[in-house]
Amino acid sequence: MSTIGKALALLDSLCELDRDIGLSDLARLSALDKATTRRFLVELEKYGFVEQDGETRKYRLGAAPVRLARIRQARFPFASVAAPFVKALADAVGETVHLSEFAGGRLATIHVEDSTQAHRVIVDVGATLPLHATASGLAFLAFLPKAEAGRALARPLQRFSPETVIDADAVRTLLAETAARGFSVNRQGFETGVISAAAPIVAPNGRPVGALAVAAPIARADSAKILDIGERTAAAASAIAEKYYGTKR
Amino acid sequence: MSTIGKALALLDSLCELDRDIGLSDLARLSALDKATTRRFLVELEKYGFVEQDGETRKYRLGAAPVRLARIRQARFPFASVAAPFVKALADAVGETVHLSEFAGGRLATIHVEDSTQAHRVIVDVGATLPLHATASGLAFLAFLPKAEAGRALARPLQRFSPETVIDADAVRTLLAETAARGFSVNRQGFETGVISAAAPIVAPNGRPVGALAVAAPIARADSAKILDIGERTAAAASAIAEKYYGTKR
DNA sequence: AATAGAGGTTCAAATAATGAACCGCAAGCG
DNA sequence: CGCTTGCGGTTCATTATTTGAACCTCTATT
Repeated sequence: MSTIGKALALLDSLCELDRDIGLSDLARLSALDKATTRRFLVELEKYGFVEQDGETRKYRLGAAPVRLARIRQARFPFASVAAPFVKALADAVGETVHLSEFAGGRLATIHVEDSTQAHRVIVDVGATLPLHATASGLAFLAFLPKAEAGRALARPLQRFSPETVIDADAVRTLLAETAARGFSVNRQGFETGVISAAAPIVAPNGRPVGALAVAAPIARADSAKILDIGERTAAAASAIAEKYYGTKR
Repeated sequence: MSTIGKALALLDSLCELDRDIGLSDLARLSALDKATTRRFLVELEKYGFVEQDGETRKYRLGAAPVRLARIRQARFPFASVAAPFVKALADAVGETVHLSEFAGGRLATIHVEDSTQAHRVIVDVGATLPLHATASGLAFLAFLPKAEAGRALARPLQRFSPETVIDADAVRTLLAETAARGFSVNRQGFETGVISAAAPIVAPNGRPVGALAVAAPIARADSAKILDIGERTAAAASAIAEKYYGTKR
């Protein structure tokens, strides 16, 4: 593995924490030598990707990504173009809606509109969505070329709840249904008690770039309800693609 | 220079462009071998920091920083905490106001509130502000320990306009004035026709972490006006620090 | 006073980065 | 058309960087 890959993997480890971390702990966590970890951190800090607390000497994610993100979003305002649609969908269905984008081999949440109801599903911005175990992931995979989707199902699939579908062929069946229907449904496969429906955001070249999903407490969404939500989600997803890519396509 | 540093520098080069760029061009621009450039790009792409256009084969900044930025901002909501103060200041003075943060050895704009007037100064989000030639940079330097400020003035200072102060000692005089007054003023030093006033955002440990600045067309801001703006900017900057760091300090 | 573990550093050994030369392809041109 | 130019991308012997066990120093705990 290249040095760059190792350094970026280290940065990823750092992101998964929601608190600062010491050198030794981080070295253990990322399975790198302490000296190597330190060299990487120093280098990453020079560029602002990592920040060291002056007092505790612990490390955390730096501010540089904020700058890069602004530059990226000035050119590709995916989240800001989508935001009003996400909000409208959240208002319409009364449940938590989240938008994810595929980048760096992972589908990650980039925008969340919380349900206004007291009993609601909480989704963290920045969280990674497993492709086989979330409605967003299924929606994304279902619209990817078969070969590429297969690659995501090649490794053993991780279980997240008792209901997680971890058999690759069973997932393929779900993908076929999703492709036919235009949206995916995931019943408690990621978190017990949560049901989701999601639809992909598809670029003009036919590739999905992300997904729009609604997550509801299972008590509030029977089969008919979730199908209705799915339809609305699919409509909102294509509205986002239309707006973002211009009316063409 | 380490491989990581080279790769991140390459990423920086990529950021400075506002359009996609081909492999050969980018290699020339970043003074790396073509093969090396490609290896770096492939590695960066794996992690989503770089994106290659499937049709043109050109490269651009990827979406991964957006995810990292969200994670960072969930923990340190500097921009979102500051936003209302920036807006209030913009409304009060009727000019463009921008907020910058220091990270990775550069002061970069992270939020802008445009003036509502037709004739206004445009500031790009994500842009890097030279420390010696902008009001923001002077405000930042003035509140940094002398030794560190000195380091920023050690190299030859770049000229951006006929009025740019490029003599280190002259800059030091400006810094002393700024420290005494609590805000900096920059008269056309960065862009001809633009006058700015800025104040640092200072952390509880005494270190400046960024700056708040107002930029106005010089025709609209005489000496008295700019001093008034400076006072308001300094007040807003300390209000931001107070809010962001809690009432302590 | 002794111990454990933290952050950080060193230098010979091991490994990964490097870049000149190469390929195949497409566009521009006489 | 055939030739040239420059593109994106690849190869592999050479070279320079990365690596990590052992080390140091400092602080907190016992």
